[in-house]
Amino acid sequence: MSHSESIRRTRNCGELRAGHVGETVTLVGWARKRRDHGGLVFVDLWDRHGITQIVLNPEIDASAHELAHSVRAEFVLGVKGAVRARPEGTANAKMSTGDVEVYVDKAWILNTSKTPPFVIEADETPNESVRLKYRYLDMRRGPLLNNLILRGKITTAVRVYLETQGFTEVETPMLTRSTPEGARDFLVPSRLTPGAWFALPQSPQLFKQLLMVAGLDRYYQITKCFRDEDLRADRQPEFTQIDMEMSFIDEAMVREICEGMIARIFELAGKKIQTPFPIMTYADAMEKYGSDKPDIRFGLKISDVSGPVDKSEFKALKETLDSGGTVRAVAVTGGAAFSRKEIDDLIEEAKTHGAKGLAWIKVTAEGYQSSITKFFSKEILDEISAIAEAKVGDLLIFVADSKKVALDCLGRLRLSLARKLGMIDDSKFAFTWVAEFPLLDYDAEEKRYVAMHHPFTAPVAEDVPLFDTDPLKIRARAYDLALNGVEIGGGSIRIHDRSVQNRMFAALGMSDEEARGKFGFLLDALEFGAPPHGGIAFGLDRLMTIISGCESIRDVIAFPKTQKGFCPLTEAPAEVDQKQLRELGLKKDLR
RNA sequence: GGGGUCGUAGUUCAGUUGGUUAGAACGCCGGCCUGUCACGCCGGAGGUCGCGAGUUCGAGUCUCGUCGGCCCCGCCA
Repeated sequence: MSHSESIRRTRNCGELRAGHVGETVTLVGWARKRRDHGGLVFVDLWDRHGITQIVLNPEIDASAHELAHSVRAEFVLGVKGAVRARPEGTANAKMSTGDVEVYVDKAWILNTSKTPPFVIEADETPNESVRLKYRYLDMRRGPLLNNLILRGKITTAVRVYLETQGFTEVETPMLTRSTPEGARDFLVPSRLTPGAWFALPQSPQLFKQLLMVAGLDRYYQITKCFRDEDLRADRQPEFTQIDMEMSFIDEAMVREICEGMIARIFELAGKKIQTPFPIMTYADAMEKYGSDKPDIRFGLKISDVSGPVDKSEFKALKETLDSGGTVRAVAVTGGAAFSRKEIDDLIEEAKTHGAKGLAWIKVTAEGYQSSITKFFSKEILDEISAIAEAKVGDLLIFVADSKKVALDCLGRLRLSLARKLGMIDDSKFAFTWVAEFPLLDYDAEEKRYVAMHHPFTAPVAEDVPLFDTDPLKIRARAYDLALNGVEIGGGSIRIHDRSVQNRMFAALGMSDEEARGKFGFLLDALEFGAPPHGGIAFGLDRLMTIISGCESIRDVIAFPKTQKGFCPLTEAPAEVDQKQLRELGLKKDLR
């Protein structure tokens, strides 16, 4: 039969079971493994649903058997035949279709294939640049395709959930204005306005607020965002957000809606999670975990031991305290067993995180052991142990520095120690809301305040007077959702009051004129009856990475880029014709 | 911009102190094979050791530079 004839499959390659025995089926798929016995030929036929063994027997159909000899890896086949139970003792328990096989009486080669650059069904994972160049073959290996299929199911479920919650999906422009704050923009030159540029959106932030002013009430969008910054294992230059904005809501309502959505997402992935999620303040997160996205799957919490240390004779640490610093400690579970080298490595690691050094004391059944115990009385050591909740067998580690450095350093050490000590349960999904972020941060380089979230984030009402006295103390009505130490979402209640907005711009050192020049359209809108509103955005790629148990965000994105922002498949970015540049009024000037 | 690590056959990797003709497994090609499913057996092809300099009688191996993959810092919500 000619292969131009259309073949209609009656079953897929993953569904045949013992109950189908006797049925005549037509299957299509890719030839995986061929086991050619000269006479009998077995072929594993693959499609995204599974693998079914087909048997080509010369006694059944000579021409199909003949054709089987020319089949090679990844040929596209169509076969028709009877489902049969495998002979006694030849069933394959490792395959879901392993009880049956299809005895082929007609076979078609729908397409041939070159030998793939890597073996599709192999356990070995090829180098990532090879995988990216032949992304479609990498997908055909299976796991990646499954991640994408799950991702598709999840976005569909998110849409269904949000629609039932009264949300409407609205698309916002991809070609928009460059925003002054935040990440570096990707720019797109305008042909019709030579010399002017669009920017790709870092997020739909301003548009979704305008939709609230419009009275849409509840908006969402599953959309691409673009940030021209360096890549990481969890960062791509273009990524997808589940973006939401709601009118007439507060933090608790946002959390409730989001928790329902996240629970639905995890349910789809076959994982049960507990809601509501715990909430901690930013201040607590920083104090106890040294991070605004704490991993709470394990302990190793940070303690403030400045008090007892101040009563000791340890000059080096005391000097830090006298100059306004702090001493923070972590009791490393089982760390008393660390070798000298392991401790030295830990000290080196602390230094790479900005600490000047790392003091340590082993807590053993025989007492405290360290070269620095002589500076401390037993009472003080007991007091430190009590504060840090150290038990026998632990290693107490100390960082004396500014609060910022000490907490950051110990926060990073607790992560690497937990990994090293096997304290992280990979099957756990530990969510936590982090609330009450500071409204402002101080940019030492530019010598001015900058918005920690963005300039439209509302301050906590009772903190508003602090604009005049201590702006850094103002708490924002901002919240993040952290999962296993990864920030998967963040948002805030927005300012809808023009006078508060003015104080915010003033604090940022932005004149009315400047603000008007940059965000005039939003400020205008806020004056036409903007409802109280707020929102949040979730990083879909990061969420998918964790749900799928992947190491890298690239494993849940169909066509990702390398760390240099290059796509080995399309070889983008690439040069363009002179003509294209001329039309845009651009001239190349590389130095 | 900086630090780390890797780059050897189509793929995954090994390659000793710098020393003869650079190996293995899988894959590929040819042959044989009727119950395999990591099929088996016989035979074969396949290498710019990322690239460029340097040191050396001699470099896959040492040095420097450079390009690329990955991880991290800076950057980035």
